[in-house]
Amino acid sequence: MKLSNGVEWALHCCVTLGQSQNPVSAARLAKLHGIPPAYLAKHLQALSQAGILHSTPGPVGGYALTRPPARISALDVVRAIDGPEPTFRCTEIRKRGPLALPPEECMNACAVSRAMATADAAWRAALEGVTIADLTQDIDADSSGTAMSGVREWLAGAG
Amino acid sequence: MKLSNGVEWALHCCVTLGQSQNPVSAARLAKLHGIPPAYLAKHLQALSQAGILHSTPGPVGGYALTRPPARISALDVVRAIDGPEPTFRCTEIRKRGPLALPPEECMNACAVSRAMATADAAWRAALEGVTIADLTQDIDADSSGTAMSGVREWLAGAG
DNA sequence: GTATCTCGGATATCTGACATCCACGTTATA
DNA sequence: TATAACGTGGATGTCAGATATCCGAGATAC
Ligand code: SF4
Ligand code: SF4
Repeated sequence: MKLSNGVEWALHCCVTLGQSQNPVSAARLAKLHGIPPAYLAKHLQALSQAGILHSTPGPVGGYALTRPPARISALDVVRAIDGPEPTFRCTEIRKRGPLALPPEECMNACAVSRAMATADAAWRAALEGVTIADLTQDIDADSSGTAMSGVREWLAGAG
Repeated sequence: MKLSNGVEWALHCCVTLGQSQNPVSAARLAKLHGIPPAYLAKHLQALSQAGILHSTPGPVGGYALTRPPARISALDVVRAIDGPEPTFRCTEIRKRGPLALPPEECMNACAVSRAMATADAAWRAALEGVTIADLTQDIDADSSGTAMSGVREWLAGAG
């Protein structure tokens, strides 16, 4: 029951990309965050396939957001990195053992699955209500308005 | 981001134990559900240490609930089996890289951690609102009132 | 046209979950 | 008291998935 730590990197990369008008390469994003470049590339590919990022090859290529940050929710990023599978997957043990139910009584999800699905929906709803723009604003406020300007400055410089 | 499947077994065992006045041994619980006995014993021990089950050694021993089913929430079981750790754990990458923040700005949790913690709280709240008694009632209703009577009959018999 | 920079998928390693077993202490029964 | 049944805790093996890395295909600037 642990979330892939790649989610944290992906969220930070989305916030960073929201501050840049030009594409940023995976290598520079990795250097900015101090994380292994080869592994970050893997996650950026997942974001690209999910339609959150747009990749441009070539010497001045890199990644850029496809939508404004206010249109990207944290749930989009989590789903792209961690996969769309629900946290709880029923093993159907009600069909096993001496009291196995007949298949005609297993058509719909059982009570346990329903309860877990409800909790999962609540989790996703909370994540869907937070956008990259919200995170950007909060991070900037936490740093008294210096974080994002620092990022923009670093992106403009050589790195 | 996947929940241990032992949670499913533990929930079913709690529902089953709610139907019995006498302790039930781990071997019989495993046979009833058709799952590996040696592994189920491990999870039952976790439930026992969490204070959800009370174990009685000896020839007629076994496990029994310490509280009425209405007083045991699904969250209690999940926490006992899967651990109390939150789903998201910050790697503190804001302290790494060329734009590392000074430690005095990292005293409180960042925006990303707060958003994840909020979603996690929503998930736990949904799970806390469901009790073993609720699950028992729903499962019985799904089977048109035959499931729990079948369980009681099987527990009374030889197995 | 070519050199270079980038993404993309394929590959290797490593952790933690899954599953099992056994020796031990405890308890009810004969 | 002797015995059988049961939970407890640790040690062990196995395996899927996360972690981490590499090199080739393709596009762009010069
Ligand atoms: S009760 Fe639900 S979770 Fe349990 S085995 Fe049946 S379908 Fe799966
Ligand atoms: S912004 Fe939050 S999640 Fe990201 S590195 Fe900082 S403390 Fe961790």
